[in-house]
Amino acid sequence: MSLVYKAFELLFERYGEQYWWPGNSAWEICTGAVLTQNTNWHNVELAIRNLRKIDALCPNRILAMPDLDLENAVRPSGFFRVKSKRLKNVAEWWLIYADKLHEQLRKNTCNVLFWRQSLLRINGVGEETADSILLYSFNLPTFVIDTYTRRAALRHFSMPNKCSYETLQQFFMENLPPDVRLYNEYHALLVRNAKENCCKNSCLPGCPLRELPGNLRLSKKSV
DNA sequence: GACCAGGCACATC
DNA sequence: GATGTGCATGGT
Repeated sequence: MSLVYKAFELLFERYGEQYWWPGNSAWEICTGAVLTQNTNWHNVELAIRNLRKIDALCPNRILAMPDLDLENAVRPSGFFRVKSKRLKNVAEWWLIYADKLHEQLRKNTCNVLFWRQSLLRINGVGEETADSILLYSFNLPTFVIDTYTRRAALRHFSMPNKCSYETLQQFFMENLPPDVRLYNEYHALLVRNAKENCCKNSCLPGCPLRELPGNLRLSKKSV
């Protein structure tokens, strides 16, 4: 069993299932993926609540809305001018491609890399956002690398400091079976653990990943 | 008042 | 290619 999978087991044992990503529809999850950029989830929830209030949790409504109204709705999530534009860009993409993607999902003929590239062409969608949409909105097997995943990889799997997104993603995917449920849960667990048992520079004594073999150096250093 | 939070695009060197 | 900067709110 890989160290990476062992870490998952430790986290799952401690925290159990995380039920990510919160959202009542694929589009709502996608909305959250854009709004959460460099923002904590609480503020995203405030913005999504605003969108729900005005019945704007669908791409058609987003595109039909005046910019100012959309900006006001997403304001609590910060960067509201940028994010309202990005949301419209993603809504346009959604109206063009989401049906085709869903059809391929039904036929089991989806090429994850093709759709990843397609999302990355949207202005406002980078690698993390694209992967979050693919994994959490469409249940496609791609591993999400965010600040917390990166920190955990450096801290517990001895990945080099200046690792590219691609390198980190490959590392996780090469050391795990290609399982959507696992990718989904693992990312959620890393975030949960980071919030509860880690700080920016080290993990705290309660971090379950301290039990990983080969973590003696880390334990000594940060106790 | 400073710092942080589930990034990204663009300018500059 | 690497680095810096703007975008902005709400909670601690």
